[in-house]
Amino acid sequence: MYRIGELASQCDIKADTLRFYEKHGLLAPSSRSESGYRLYNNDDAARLRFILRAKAVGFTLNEIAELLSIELDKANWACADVKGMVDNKLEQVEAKIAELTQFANSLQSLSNACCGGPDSAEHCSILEALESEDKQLNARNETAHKAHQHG
Amino acid sequence: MYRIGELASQCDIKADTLRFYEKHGLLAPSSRSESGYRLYNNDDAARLRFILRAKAVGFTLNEIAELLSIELDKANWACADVKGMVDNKLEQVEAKIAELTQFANSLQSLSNACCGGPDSAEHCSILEALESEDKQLNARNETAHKAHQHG
DNA sequence: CTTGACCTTGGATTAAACTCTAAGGTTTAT
DNA sequence: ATAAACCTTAGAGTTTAATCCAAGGTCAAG
Repeated sequence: MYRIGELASQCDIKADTLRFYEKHGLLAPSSRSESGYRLYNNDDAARLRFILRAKAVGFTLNEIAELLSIELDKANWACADVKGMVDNKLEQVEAKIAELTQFANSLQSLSNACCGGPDSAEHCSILEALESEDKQLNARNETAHKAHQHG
Repeated sequence: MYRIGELASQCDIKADTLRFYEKHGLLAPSSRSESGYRLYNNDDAARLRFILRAKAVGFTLNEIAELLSIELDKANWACADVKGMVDNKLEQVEAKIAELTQFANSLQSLSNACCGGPDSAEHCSILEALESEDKQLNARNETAHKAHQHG
């Protein structure tokens, strides 16, 4: 039996987080001490580790709640259901990666176009690109030849 | 001179968004009609487009506010300052991409290990991996050979 | 002169996952 | 017996970027 602070430090999270998970139905201690302190047993700890592992692969707490409800009633769910959740999440993550990669490419183009010197930013290529339509912020990723003119 | 709805639809955003930007100091209309309607001129519109372009490359509104304050006072900033912001953002974006790539790899491993069939999830590899330490959720990305055993 | 589309304001709500505060009770060691 | 470390609760705050609401004013057309 662990008190909240013990379990928390064991798992490198805060006691607050554990209370938060409880409030949101993810994990309740299986008992309380006479004075009302939360007491977690090994099953509780295992459930917490399940939660943390699911978080580590990118599931949100809501999704983890769903996974936990499957965990507790495995017989009534199919592999297809579980795999569906994983594949779904994978798609979301890949979409986000694609978006961020776009950002990264545009930022790289901006950076490449700018001299980065101590001169006044009055003719800075980055600001100019943000000012006007035509200067494309596109993903050309010409990492090699940095401009050495002004900005 | 555009009223709020006009400028909004021109730029494919909502009037609410424009009021939000105003409240947060990003863009105020240069005048008001007698009856109090917001009136935006071409400079205002250009500023809005600056904001939207900066957003499109991944800057947050707070960061955009900073960029705008540089815009208005270019002479007192150096290219290095502007480029610094871009490079900084680029680092953040790349860090996020790295994290999400980790997620994607782990999710792919989980998915590969699961048969995805209509059978009961009682022995689902995905759930088992989340249950126990040793089943690694690591990024081995063996996309080719999907398991055909149970889950 | 009324209908409909548009505008005004301030404030509430959303999602996500905590994090912190205040005011107080419990345990443990000295 | 008292201080330090820990625990309890309810509730507010954080971040980001809107989005929605209510109650009401304005404007053009018919």
